[in-house]
Amino acid sequence: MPELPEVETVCRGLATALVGRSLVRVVQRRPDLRFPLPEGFADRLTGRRVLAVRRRAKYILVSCQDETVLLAHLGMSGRMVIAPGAPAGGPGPEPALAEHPHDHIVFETCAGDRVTFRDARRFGFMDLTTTAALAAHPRLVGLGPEPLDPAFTGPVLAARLAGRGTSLKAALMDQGTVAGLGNIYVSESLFRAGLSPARASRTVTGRRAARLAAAIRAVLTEAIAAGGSSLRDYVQASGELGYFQHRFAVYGRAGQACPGCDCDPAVSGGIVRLVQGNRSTFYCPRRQR
DNA sequence: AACAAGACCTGCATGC
DNA sequence: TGCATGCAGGTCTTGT
Repeated sequence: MPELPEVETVCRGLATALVGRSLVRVVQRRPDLRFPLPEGFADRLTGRRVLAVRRRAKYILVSCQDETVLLAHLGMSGRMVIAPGAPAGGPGPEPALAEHPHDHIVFETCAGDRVTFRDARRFGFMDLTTTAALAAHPRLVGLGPEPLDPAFTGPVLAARLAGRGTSLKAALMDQGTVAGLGNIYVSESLFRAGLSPARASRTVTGRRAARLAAAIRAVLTEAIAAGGSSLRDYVQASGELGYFQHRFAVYGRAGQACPGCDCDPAVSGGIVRLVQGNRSTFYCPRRQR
């Protein structure tokens, strides 16, 4: 599920539920996610007030009182299910702690709201650090620039792609090149920029790099807007993010007509799926060079 | 060193 | 219906 736009959307939802509230209860239902959780995970968060929720790359950073910072990654299938507390007028029946077999961590706030980390595949992970140590955290060191930062420009991107023999697709999937892109938005950005995923990274310079940087920014901004519009749904009972409401131009559309081509997909072949590094890439060979 | 492929884990859609 | 296969939004590790 989560690339940068989804993580951004999740962060906004979490901020609404958590910021200014204390975590009155934290329940850890298994010792590990993808990696072991740190010693005393629940105890180190319990009783602390949440000061801020923000995003870096695909990481969720929850800053708490006493310099404690929770760093969370959703992996492939991780979700944060937000369940509002009992309405004023008396507590209802105590809701089940875990509604789902893959509810691994539950955070309960002083307002009675619950945030449940649910992750079937368990590729997600969490760690605790401190405000002072955050910038040097091994998972954050080496991340590339934030693509929505005004400092992310064509020349900055070109510098990161320079001299590399790997494919443009693989280079963009590398979080050290640009932070936050994943399999879907790399395909979408390359389509928007008219660049082939198979082109060598080092060949993207000058105007091509500027076009790609602009395409990345535009695709991510639109996706966040789409996610943002479904934020209310997300906060509601199902806990599902309105992710698939976003329409993709090429991702998952092999054999279908390219939205930019007039040609008949039955004749031209339409959008092509190719496999790079064991991951699917979707592109239009006529519009993307 | 850079790069590609494999591993991690579960669920779901598809086809026999 | 049951079972095997392949695929899925990420990242770390291994092997060339």
